[in-house]
Amino acid sequence: MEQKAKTARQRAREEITEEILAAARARLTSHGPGELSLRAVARDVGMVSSAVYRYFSSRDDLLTALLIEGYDALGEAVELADRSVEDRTDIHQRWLAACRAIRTWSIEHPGDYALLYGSPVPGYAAPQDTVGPATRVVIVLISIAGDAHRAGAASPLPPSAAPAEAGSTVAAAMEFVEAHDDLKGPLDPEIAVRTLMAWTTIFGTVSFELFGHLVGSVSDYDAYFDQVATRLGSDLGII
Amino acid sequence: MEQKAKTARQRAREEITEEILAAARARLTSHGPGELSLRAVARDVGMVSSAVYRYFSSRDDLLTALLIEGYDALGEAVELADRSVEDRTDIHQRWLAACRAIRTWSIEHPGDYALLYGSPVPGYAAPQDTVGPATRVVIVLISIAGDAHRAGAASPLPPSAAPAEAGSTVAAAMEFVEAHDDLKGPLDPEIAVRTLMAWTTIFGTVSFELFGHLVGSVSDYDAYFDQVATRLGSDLGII
DNA sequence: TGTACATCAGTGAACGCGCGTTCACTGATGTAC
DNA sequence: TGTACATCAGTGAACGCGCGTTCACTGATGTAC
Repeated sequence: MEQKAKTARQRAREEITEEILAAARARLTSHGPGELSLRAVARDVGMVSSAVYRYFSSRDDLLTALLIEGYDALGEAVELADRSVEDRTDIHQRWLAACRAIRTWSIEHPGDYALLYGSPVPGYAAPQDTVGPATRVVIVLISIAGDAHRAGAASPLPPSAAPAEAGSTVAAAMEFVEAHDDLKGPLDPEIAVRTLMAWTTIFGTVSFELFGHLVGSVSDYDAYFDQVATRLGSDLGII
Repeated sequence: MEQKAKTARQRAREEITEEILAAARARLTSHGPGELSLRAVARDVGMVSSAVYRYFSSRDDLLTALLIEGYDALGEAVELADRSVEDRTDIHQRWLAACRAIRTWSIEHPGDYALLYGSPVPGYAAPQDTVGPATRVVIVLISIAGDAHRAGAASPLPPSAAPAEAGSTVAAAMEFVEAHDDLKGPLDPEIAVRTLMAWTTIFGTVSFELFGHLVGSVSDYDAYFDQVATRLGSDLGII
């Protein structure tokens, strides 16, 4: 049941939906998620606030769309950065490119970043639709680590004082990997823990940088981030 | 110029200031920083909103007081956890105790945590008074690492593929350590980078747990956190 | 190709709400003599 | 110890603001015959 030609109305609807989302994202970048209101977005787009309800049934609907767009944009940037490394066996470059892409996108979109990875918006619970896009970034990291280890990289060893077996705590992650077609699982439990840790550290570093917690500690953010990324790859045993 | 006896007014003022802060913190815990308003706090405390202005000259003043109280409470919890390990040479226990204290306090005070480490409150910039209390946690981590290395722990080596010399990127942190009397510096640059990384990872892990990013990846949060903390200590070369 | 009706986008006014802050006031507490 | 005045805490009304959402409406676009 495909439609042959779009009517003017349909085309206009799509364009204006995009315009609203673009205005919302611009506002996100310039003012942050706390000041993102449906009325402000309507004003920016040049329509009356009630007109937005023709396109999004509520403010939460608009938020959900932004969340999905944001996760997708970040995910795509990171996937692209990984894919741009021509020599697929050059794990070092792939890892560094992916890590840097996370930080670069985040710094360029601080408002989106705060929406995605900052404190949850009060009174709003992200629906299920957002989890797919949200996993794109970590999937890139997992697949780089997986490629490295399939190519013969040594698995990291748990520290001698390790408290429990790693497998059970990250069971959910390992099941996810096995269920995911693109990732040719299974995942070694220690690699799973280390990849989650690396993922967490990267976003922790970006959050600390953007939210001002590194002021007075770090003198050169670019170089510091590269050092962090390199050490994470090294701890993972892949570079 | 010490006052001999407090007048009833003075005593009342101190008590009511405490009551207001307590109400604000309770609201922070039950509703989060986004819904913390001066009027709501006044309501909780049983006074009219304008009366709060006798105690705090603006909403931002109240926020600042909460920020300082929060950093101090967290810092004290972590210091206490470290100090409670009787055998000061048992670096493993001290490290684990400090890391766990960060997570425990944060989980018990999710609203305070979001205020301290979540996205910045729109339109509010934390004043200089907050930076002292804010450093208490990382000072504990640095001093544990320092004690370990002074006792002979091997310094971590930078990965062979390390991009730049660590020293210059974390120069600010190293100056801070040298200027701080309790920390018997100087700090090895590689240890400085690794300690900052560990600090970042701990808070990154707590943020991801509290903000829901580990759903679907981690099955046992307590055990996972301990695994992370152990690996961080191991990467630092101290356990 | 032309007409009659249905669908849809956008308007403008209104709703009730909570917010931070100001201000003139009342009544209690503190201080100087 | 008692009185007169100054200081301070808390009240209640008001300000202007922006918010999300609803609703009856106008006028343009689309569809069926």
